[in-house]
Amino acid sequence: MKPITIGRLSKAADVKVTTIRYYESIGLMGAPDRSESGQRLYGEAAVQRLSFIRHARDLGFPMEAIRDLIELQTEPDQNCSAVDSIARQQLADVRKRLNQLEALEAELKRMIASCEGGIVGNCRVMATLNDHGECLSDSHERLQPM
Amino acid sequence: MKPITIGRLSKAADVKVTTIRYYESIGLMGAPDRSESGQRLYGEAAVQRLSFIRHARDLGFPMEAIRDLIELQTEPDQNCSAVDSIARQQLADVRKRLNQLEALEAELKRMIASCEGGIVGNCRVMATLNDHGECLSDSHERLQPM
DNA sequence: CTACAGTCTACAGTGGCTGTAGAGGCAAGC
DNA sequence: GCTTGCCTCTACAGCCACTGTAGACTGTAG
Repeated sequence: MKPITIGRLSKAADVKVTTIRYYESIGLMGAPDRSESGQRLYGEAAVQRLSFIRHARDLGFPMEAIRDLIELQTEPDQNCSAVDSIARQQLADVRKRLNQLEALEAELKRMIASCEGGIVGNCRVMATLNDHGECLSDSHERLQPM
Repeated sequence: MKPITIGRLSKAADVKVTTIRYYESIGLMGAPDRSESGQRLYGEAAVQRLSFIRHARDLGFPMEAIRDLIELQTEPDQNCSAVDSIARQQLADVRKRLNQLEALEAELKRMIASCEGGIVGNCRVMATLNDHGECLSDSHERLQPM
């Protein structure tokens, strides 16, 4: 049961050292014990927690959701419907973004297909960008960052 | 041919006033003439340019690409293959993100489907987040912001 | 004249980290 | 013991593409 340094934790969970310290600073990871010289020393639980965070991030969960999930983890006797609902929300978000991206893809394809070479002044791609009507602003939301 | 204030330009191109000033600050929009009292006064060309930028942003083009496209617009006699290639690059990026999101969607669906209710301590969703193997880190890239 | 909307500048804040500087810590080889 | 070379520490700036805020000035409709 020997303690783990931040570098080892970083490798174990595949999260950068700086990111671990960042997570600590925003309270996502608790402050660990320190060695005499002030170095962070973690236990197995930290590896678990950090891996959990990383997996959730990989699945695109927003920080807030992850915070909630961690909160829920500390009360394992509760009904898991809250967990389910967070996951469903995330799925809904992903689907929404998928739809936006699909619309984008179609539009880009159309645009590119319409180009027949030639000079910039006559380029259909340029024309589309210039004259593009409201066909995308129907769904009036900008693509969200992930 | 009367000049347009920033507010009207904002409405005309559906871009926020602050964003217009931001675009000016990063050189995406040229500095316009000013009234005696210092207010920005735009012409029709600015509406065109700003709409162009907005449409390109809507299609997810990165700022750098938009900069290049604007550059190309100033030389309408050139071959438009450069334009085409920027658009194709963008399409490729969109497709890549689509693939990532689809993988995410599948994973989330699987995770949610495996949950049969009950308590957090036994929740399959939580378990998946905890034990999740390398099935997503195969594609070893974090989802990109847009 | 009085509201009130529009505009101005300058700067801080957002999220989720990443990068940098400069200093100190630790284990392995000589 | 001593050096080498990586690891860790703190604190702070920077990234992108904006958004928000504060406080002052301008323009216009009633």
